[in-house]
Amino acid sequence: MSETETIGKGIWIDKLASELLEREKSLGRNLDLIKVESGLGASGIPHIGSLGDAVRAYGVKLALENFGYKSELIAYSDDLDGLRKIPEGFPKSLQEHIAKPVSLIPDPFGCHESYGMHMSSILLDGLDKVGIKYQFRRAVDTYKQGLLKDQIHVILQNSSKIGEKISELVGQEKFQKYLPYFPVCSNCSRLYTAEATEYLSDERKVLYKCHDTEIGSKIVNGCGHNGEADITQDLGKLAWKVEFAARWAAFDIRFEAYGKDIMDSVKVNDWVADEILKYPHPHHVKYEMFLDKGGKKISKSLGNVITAQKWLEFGTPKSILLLLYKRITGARELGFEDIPSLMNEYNELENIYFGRIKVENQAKLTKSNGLFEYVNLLNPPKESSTHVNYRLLIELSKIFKEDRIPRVMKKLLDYGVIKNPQPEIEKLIGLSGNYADEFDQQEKTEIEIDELTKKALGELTTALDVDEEPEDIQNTIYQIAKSNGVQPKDFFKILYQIILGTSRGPKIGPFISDIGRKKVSKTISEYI
RNA sequence: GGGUCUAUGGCGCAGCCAGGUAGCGCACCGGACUUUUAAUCCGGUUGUCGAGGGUCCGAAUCCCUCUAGACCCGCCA
Repeated sequence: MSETETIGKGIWIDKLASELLEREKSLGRNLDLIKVESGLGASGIPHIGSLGDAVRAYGVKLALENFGYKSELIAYSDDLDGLRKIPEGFPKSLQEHIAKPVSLIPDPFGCHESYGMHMSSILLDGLDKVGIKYQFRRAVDTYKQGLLKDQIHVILQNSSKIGEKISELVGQEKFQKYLPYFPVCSNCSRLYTAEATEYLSDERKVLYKCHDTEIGSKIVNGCGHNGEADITQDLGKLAWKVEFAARWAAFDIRFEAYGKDIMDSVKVNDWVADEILKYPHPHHVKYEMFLDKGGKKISKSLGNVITAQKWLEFGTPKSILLLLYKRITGARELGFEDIPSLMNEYNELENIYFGRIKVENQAKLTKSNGLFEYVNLLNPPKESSTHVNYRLLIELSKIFKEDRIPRVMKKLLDYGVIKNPQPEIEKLIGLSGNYADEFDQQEKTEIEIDELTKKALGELTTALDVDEEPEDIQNTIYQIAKSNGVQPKDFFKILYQIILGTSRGPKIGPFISDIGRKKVSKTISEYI
């Protein structure tokens, strides 16, 4: 007997947005424009988790708009971060740039102005492809333009208080000794090696010394330079433990999601925003990391990274949005093998939305429809599209490797799955074909064929080379097996192994004529 | 040391965040169709929802305790 009213479209995003609004109202803040933020890493290959941060923030923006407020998503690239590790597959020549801000490192592929922009662009391209709109901001511009200068000033003035609090909240001691500001050494362009020791409040300058430091397990050499950095314009950045807070205050951010890996940083930043900058921290939601199927964190160095671009070779943008919007809680093991079920799940949502599948439970119906609307970015289609089970498409794609699209299409028509060929379906066949080619490769097994079977296969090739009605092939195969004393069951199995590399498959007569009798005959003769 | 998540038929998972008949895929069994296999279609079996307690008319779902596993933080971002 749930008497609670449906909030918005009835899914977690609406609940989150309404909590946010409640909080803002009790804080009495201006609600003319509610900004939500997503931080984009610019040092590693952006995987689907990074995309998720922005996609979900965009969901909150949509919910706020649906509630009648104006909202905007800021995608902020952390491109002043230093390069710490060379990602898998990137040239070793990057070694000399370790510890430099990624926006000062040349793009090793030469297609963007810097390494950082190369990485950011991959993510932005992913966002564009799934239809997410955003305002792009970069750390490098933010600091150059001095947009954070007031917040930096206040933070540095309170650095000892902050240092103590960080130690208390998360047990990290270093900021009791050093300022939470990393200058970029004006001599060698390195970050982290330049340790900030003193803040000259009146001049707004930080004094630093560039010396050897440890990143990961490796020593990075400093150049020994003693310098000073002007916080209003020189390159340098706040440490993460305080940087979010400065940005939230400067950009007036009201919402930001975060992964559990930066939980501690968010805790500290919330305190800094509230107590030091006197800017009530934004509303948050925490999400779990995506793990690979072995339960390991998806890491670029292990090569198990799932990017939006790779996903889109096999699945539609909607399959990504469904993955990210269906829920936010829970640890999730993710792999490309999840694509087929997400593709089918979307079809199911659409069928429910258009009333083709009846759902009795009203709450579940509301939720399902809400999810469908969010997956369509609150702009759902007016009418249902033609659905084809994605797994069926994969099966058919496995069978037809040449002239795939027309042949699979013909089969779908034969099966009565679709009534007429459609460009939409062609696209789906393209995707499922990529999937089949990439993941469903049958390893070539050694097939043991005895003499009797070889003789039978020989007869079969002869039979296939003559013109014949396709309907007879099934029978011919059966007869050949029998007359040679081969068990039909085993004979069929051998044929499947030769033609498909599996021990089972579709009905073989029509199948052989689909592929082409001469072609099959040729394939078989290679095994005799 | 601190923190988070997960535990549901044989296997893989959804449902939990807004309590109201325990579901899906695979597997398995039966039937239909096909002169065999397979595919397809129809039907069916499979569960003390990790353990214990609490709230409630009612708990897989909310609260507390425990157990096991995974992950994150305690470099840096």
